[in-house]
Amino acid sequence: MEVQRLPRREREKLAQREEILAAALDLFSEKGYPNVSMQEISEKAEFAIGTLYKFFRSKEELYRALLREKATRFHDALAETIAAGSGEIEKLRNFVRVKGELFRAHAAMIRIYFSETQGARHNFLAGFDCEMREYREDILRKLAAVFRSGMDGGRFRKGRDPYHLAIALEGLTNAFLLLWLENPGLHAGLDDPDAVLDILLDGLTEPIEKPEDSDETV
Amino acid sequence: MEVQRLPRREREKLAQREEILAAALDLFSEKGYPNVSMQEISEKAEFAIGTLYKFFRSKEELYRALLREKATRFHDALAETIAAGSGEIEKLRNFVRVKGELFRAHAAMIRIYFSETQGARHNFLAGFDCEMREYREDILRKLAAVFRSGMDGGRFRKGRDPYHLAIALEGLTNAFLLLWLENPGLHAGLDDPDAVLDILLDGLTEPIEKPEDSDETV
Amino acid sequence: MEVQRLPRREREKLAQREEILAAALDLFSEKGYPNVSMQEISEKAEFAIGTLYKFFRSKEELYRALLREKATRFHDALAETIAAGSGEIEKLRNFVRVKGELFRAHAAMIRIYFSETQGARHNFLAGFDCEMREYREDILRKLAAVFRSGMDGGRFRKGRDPYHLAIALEGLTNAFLLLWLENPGLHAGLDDPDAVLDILLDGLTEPIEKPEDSDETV
Amino acid sequence: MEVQRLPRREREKLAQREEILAAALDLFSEKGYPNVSMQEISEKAEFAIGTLYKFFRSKEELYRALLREKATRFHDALAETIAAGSGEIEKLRNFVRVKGELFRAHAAMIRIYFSETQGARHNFLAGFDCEMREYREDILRKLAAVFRSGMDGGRFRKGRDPYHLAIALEGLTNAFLLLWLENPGLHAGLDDPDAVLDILLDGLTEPIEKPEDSDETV
DNA sequence: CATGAATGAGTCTTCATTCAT
DNA sequence: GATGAATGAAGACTCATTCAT
Repeated sequence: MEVQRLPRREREKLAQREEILAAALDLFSEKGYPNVSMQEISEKAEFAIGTLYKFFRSKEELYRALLREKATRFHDALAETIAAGSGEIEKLRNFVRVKGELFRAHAAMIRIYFSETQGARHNFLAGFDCEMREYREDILRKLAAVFRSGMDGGRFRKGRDPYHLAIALEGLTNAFLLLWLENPGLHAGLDDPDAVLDILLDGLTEPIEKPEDSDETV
Repeated sequence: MEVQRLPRREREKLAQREEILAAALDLFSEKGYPNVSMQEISEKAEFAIGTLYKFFRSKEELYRALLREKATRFHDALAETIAAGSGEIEKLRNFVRVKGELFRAHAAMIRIYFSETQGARHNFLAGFDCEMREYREDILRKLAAVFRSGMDGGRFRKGRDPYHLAIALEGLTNAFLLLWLENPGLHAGLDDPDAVLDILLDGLTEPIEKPEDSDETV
Repeated sequence: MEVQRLPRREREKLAQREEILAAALDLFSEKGYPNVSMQEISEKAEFAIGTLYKFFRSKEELYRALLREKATRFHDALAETIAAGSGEIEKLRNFVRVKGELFRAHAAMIRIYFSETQGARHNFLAGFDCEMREYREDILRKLAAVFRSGMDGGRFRKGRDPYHLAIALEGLTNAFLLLWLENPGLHAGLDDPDAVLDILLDGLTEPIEKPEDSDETV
Repeated sequence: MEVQRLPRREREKLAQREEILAAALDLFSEKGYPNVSMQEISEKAEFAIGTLYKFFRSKEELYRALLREKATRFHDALAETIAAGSGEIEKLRNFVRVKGELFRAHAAMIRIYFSETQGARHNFLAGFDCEMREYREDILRKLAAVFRSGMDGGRFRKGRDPYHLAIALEGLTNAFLLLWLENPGLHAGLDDPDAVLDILLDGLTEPIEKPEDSDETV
């Protein structure tokens, strides 16, 4: 009995923490960090303000925790995806598909993520910011390795810097997914992962296989 | 005399307005909108707070004005660039080059622009946001037209949706330029406009002309 | 068994109460009443917060209890000391010595005592304050009685109000002891109880006996 | 005209500052620093909260300013008094009288002063505290010098450490004045400055001159 | 009975905005 | 017309106290 009791407490704690984070995510995503008050979060999460401070030392820490946890999860999912696929093309296709799924499933979070990483350095993420940038660069390195491996194996045309190709893929997918984020529902065609990737692969692979692909695009 | 006096007044007014906007741009870009007080802006611009309110009804409107004017200027510059070039390739090359120059020359503004347009819808840009989105889509449409024209003329391989290619180019350039924004100085290779564009053109144009290009890229 | 059990319980209760008070004393003395939280006290005393409230209805009452008990103890010790000595001089010498010992042994408490009784009436001691003042006046009256008896017996010179002399002795001893409280260790000469008292006795007793006394002073 | 205008502004500023300090003094003295809110001060002073912060960066700084200014004024007044008198006895009599007048005229301030200097070190006066202690020691040194001079000139009996006598006088006067502070009106006899001093002088000066003095006492 | 998680009133402080000069 | 002093609403955070377990 005593053995179970502690875990239950722990489990409840964790559940509460998650509820607070969920409420905060919604609000931050919708209104932006500075426009959300602890009051609001406490009301949405249905906890007293003091309770919020039991879990997070400050509003900022709450925000950081939100970002950090999600970022870690995203990064791990993407890294695993890249590692799992067999063959460069499959790795890349899986990457684009999973990244799209993550965007869709966590639109609120992605919105925050972008407002923190794109452009505005301020956002007070000094230092912690580094962590997220590190994640990003890790993914870029992993993608670059895939491109390089494809080139070394003769499956991708040579001539482009693999790291640049990784950046290109990153930008490409972001562009399409942000568009979808703005108008979910519309641009149905955009979220065909293969079509997005093929724009890049067109220049990397033999033109012979193109005709077949072109049927599925658009 | 009276005829001339008013125009001078007007000119002075406009100059003051510009000074205020310039001071605000620096501060917003460096510290982020919520972390900048009207007090600060007034001090940097060397005007009394009350004077700021003569020009802008609120802090928010000042911010909006800042964004609007720059966005308009950027959009016009890009639209003209696309229109001016002769031939699709040249149009695209010019576009990428000018966009890069704009980023470099207006890094402060671009930082704000991205934090407002990427992801976080909040940033209280309701409605006004539309204007910027309109600009963006206008550019996308113009780029799409270029791609379409290239396909129609047989200069670009068919098979991809021209609008998708426009989005791809947008994302590609943003990715490289944001990287440069984060580490100005580094990634010297990145800011070779042609190299960036070629990643996309690789898949669109005949492989025959590639070998020549590939020499210049990294 | 039941007969013994309750007393033991009682004894335990009392011991707990003392532990709480001891922890509170340390903290209040070190950081001041408003800067100590019930949380801290509960941690230092190793009891749950709720338990603290079993013994004391509020933080304030805990504080009052602390003061009251110590004040009672101090008052009783001093009153007994005055009563015990034989002869006015001995009574006064003993009083000064014991007061000094109490200061040294309960520096923490004395600090609180002074911050409550000197000057700042606020300290929310309305009404309760009276009790401490009563103690103080009781000592003053007892000291005054000693001075009066000395005068009546011709052992002290007449001409001063005995109650005023009591106040003077109170002030004198406080001044020296506070000084010691601020720099324990320093002012070693100060804590010679007889020297302190003699400053007052100089004017009360025959100059004939002075020469002998003056040898021991300083 | 312009010459006068700025001074008026300055004068108004200073007057406001004084009003704020006066309101704060009353409240702090009555309720104690932690029990007074900026809200209260702003209401009592009839200024908006924000205005208070124009003058003082924080509640603490407001408090410090209050203490510092008064303490400086008190110290200077006492130091001058000691310096001004001719002859040791006159210097001491003047000192006791002026100290009494200061107590009476600034009872509120004195209450705060004592709660900050007596016993409780906490009161967050770290470092600044030093300033007040320095003032106190300066007065003690000056008084000690008077006693020493009296001894050297043969006007005071030798045998006591002059510095100890200074401490004794300090304690003596504080004791009487604190008593008066508690019961203003009562103890009318107490505030006869000469009577207080004579308790000490009794032991220092020739008994011959006592009989005359003793008439005025009590 | 002891516990300590939960509560939320109340605190200090900031800053957009106004308006008398 | 320009100024900047004054305003006070609103926000982050603390902590004494309660009460379900």
